Amino acid sequence: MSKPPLKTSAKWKQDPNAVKADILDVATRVFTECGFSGARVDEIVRRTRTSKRMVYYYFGDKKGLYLSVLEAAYERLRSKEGALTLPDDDPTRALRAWVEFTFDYHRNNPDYVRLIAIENIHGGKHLKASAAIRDVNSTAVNTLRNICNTGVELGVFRSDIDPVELHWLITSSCVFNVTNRHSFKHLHGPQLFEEEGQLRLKKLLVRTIFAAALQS
Amino acid sequence: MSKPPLKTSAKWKQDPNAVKADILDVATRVFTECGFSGARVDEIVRRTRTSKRMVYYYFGDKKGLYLSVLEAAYERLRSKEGALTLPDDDPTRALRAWVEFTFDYHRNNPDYVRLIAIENIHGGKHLKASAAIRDVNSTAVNTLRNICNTGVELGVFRSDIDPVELHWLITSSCVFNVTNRHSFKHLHGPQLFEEEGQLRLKKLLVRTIFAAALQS
Amino acid sequence: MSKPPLKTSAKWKQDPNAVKADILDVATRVFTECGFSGARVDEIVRRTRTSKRMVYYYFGDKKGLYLSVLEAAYERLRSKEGALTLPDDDPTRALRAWVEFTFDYHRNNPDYVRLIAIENIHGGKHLKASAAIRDVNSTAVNTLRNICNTGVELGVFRSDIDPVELHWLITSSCVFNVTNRHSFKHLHGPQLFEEEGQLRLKKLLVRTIFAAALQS
Amino acid sequence: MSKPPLKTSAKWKQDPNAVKADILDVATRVFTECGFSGARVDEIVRRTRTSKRMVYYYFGDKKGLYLSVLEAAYERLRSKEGALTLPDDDPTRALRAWVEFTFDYHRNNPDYVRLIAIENIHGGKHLKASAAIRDVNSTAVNTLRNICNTGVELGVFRSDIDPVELHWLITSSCVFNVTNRHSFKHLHGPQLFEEEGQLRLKKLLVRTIFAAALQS
DNA sequence: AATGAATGAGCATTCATTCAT
DNA sequence: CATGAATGAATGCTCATTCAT
Repeated sequence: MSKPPLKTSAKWKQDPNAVKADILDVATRVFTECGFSGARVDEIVRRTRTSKRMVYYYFGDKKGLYLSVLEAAYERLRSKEGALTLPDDDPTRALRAWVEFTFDYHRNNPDYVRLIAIENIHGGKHLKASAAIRDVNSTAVNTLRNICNTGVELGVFRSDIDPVELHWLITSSCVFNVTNRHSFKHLHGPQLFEEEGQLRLKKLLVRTIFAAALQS
Repeated sequence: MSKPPLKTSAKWKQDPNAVKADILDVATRVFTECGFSGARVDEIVRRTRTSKRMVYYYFGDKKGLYLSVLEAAYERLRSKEGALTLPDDDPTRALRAWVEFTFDYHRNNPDYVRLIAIENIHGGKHLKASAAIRDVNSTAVNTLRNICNTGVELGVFRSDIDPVELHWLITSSCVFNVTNRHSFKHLHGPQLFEEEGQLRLKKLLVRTIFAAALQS
Repeated sequence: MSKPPLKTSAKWKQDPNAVKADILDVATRVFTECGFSGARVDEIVRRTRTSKRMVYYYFGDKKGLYLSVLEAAYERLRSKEGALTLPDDDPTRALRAWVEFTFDYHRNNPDYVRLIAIENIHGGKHLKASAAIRDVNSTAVNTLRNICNTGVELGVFRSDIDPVELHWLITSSCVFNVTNRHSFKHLHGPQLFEEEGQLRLKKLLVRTIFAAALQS
Repeated sequence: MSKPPLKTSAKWKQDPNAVKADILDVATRVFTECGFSGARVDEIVRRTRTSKRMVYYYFGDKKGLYLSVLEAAYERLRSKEGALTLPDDDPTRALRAWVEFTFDYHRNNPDYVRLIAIENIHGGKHLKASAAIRDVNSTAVNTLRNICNTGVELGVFRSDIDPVELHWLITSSCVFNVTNRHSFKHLHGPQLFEEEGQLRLKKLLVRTIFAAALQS
């Protein structure tokens, strides 16, 4: 019930950034576990090394905290996407790499996916409220657009392919693979979500996207 | 000591089924709009022609109500799936019909999709608690299995196709198309979710699934 | 959760007295287990072979039911006391018999004792409300008065003995022996409330009352 | 969107102990007046200088509050018993003093007695749940044991006297004198519970206990 | 920057009781 | 006599938030 005393001076050196990061980290977990309304500010604070006052000091209110959590998650993806280097001259290899990266990123960052799911349940209202997220132009679609352009130019991709639609197709499976894991497992067994199953699904997805994008 | 007599409304002519259906109907909307924790029993009751007491009379508690909502949604899908007749001898046409049905059903019944999304956010714990849902064997996978068997026999489908994986592939796009509508629109514009865009996506999905399942 | 169908015609033959007795019997147990406010009408009905409507039909309301339970308990004691025959000419033997009867009756009818305890917690307001109980003149004190008169006349009892005070002395131990059983056991062990311990306490009480009443 | 600022009363100068004591004090009265289930948290709060929220802040829930009330009552008795000094070398005087103290303490602290009565109606379950009360070793029985030992040694007490049984005998009258006041008055008149009557009962009890414990 | 104490509004739930058939 | 359906007024409890120090 009781927390260990705050060895503030020692551990945190009153470092605002560390405090904020701690709160954000915990809040991300709690929000993804319980949803926005289900998450309790007290619970978040309890798992934190800080006090409730700090949450309100740094993030204003619950909504603000949630928004920051959301923005941080977007930012992490954007940074990862930016760090990815794809071959300029081989659209087929580039597409495969992109699909695999997307699949893996979603799989390895379920928090991100669940946050977006929570956002969508609430009609995306926080999303709209976030200036930071509004200005994120989609690296994903831009990347796909480049790949498609080159692919069509080289004659290896279908000419009617649309990067946004392709993004929709790729992302849907990668997102569903995380969000609906529980219900899918419940109805059709856990095999597909174990290591081997996931590799097969990734392969299936690559093959499918190829079939959709490449000239037959 | 004495209390004022109870107001007799006689609105319902003592029709329990109508009362239950009314509650269930409203609750479905409220839960899908707000999530489980976000939904307020008071709000549900307010939109109902009944009193709060009746909610507890018929459904026990908020969780029980939510469970009934979930079960009813599953049941509606199952009934629609059961009513669908597909050609036995033409797996290609059957597959197209099935994909289109699945796409349309999800699109036209966003409540169902959102309920499953909410369920997944809460780890599917209500799902597991429901005896009714536990016993639902998947019509979808059975249907796909039949189609695949015939398709492979006739030599028009790839022989390595797995019905559960195919179901994963189909469903993921149909579900994502509803659940992530808000965030997708926010980042890539609304066009794909207007009538014309949706038709194109459906076509794209059919074409993609064909590419994945059929012999090339 | 569900009750077996009411085989009314068969089992109860729609016998009002049997229905009332059934309700009273169950209500006695529930009230003594939970107190007045703690007892739930629904719980009483559930344990009954009848419906809720019948409770209100026969007893008016919860208070009325409780009152009837209380009156029935008093009546049972009165009837037992009336059936007791004591020697007219041997006040010492009569007193011993009376103390032992009182001790045993309380011990064997904890429901009665607990109902009085509950009544006292609520300030005895139901007691005052009951015409039936108001008119019960105390058999106990009358009996003791007779015994004392004879005892004093015969010179075996102290002349300053008062029957009401003697009643207070006897009853206090007999009542406490039931009402405070739980807390006493909790602090001093269960031995005194097992068969042998109870016999020793009864003996102790008789000896003590004798010491108080008899000439030394 | 914005909420009105909180009204700052500053009534308590942030003194948690005063707040807790206030709540405990009022709760003791309400519980003894109405029993556990009959007591309303709202009613307790109403008589308090605090808000309902603070009751839950400090005591967790209604049961926790009740437990604290119970523990505080036990503690008060224990402290009074501890403060009592009895002659070491005169067991007769010591016994008289002890009986009179016990009689008076119960009479002057009906809340304590009623709380124990309420506890017993509920089967002593809170009692068992309280670590604090579990560890209270009975001062009463220890005191009586010392008195008895000396008395037997000096040859003024019966050698077969048992301190726990003696405690049972003494306490039963002292407790009954408070708990069953209402029902006793209702049947046998109020005289015994007025000042003079109480003094006579106390005398009677002392005389009776002497008769039970002393050599005849 | 940091913390325990305090708050008001609201939330899920329960209860004795009565109606309609 | 009998029963399931219905009701209004509470009742215990929780939540995000702010104050005092």
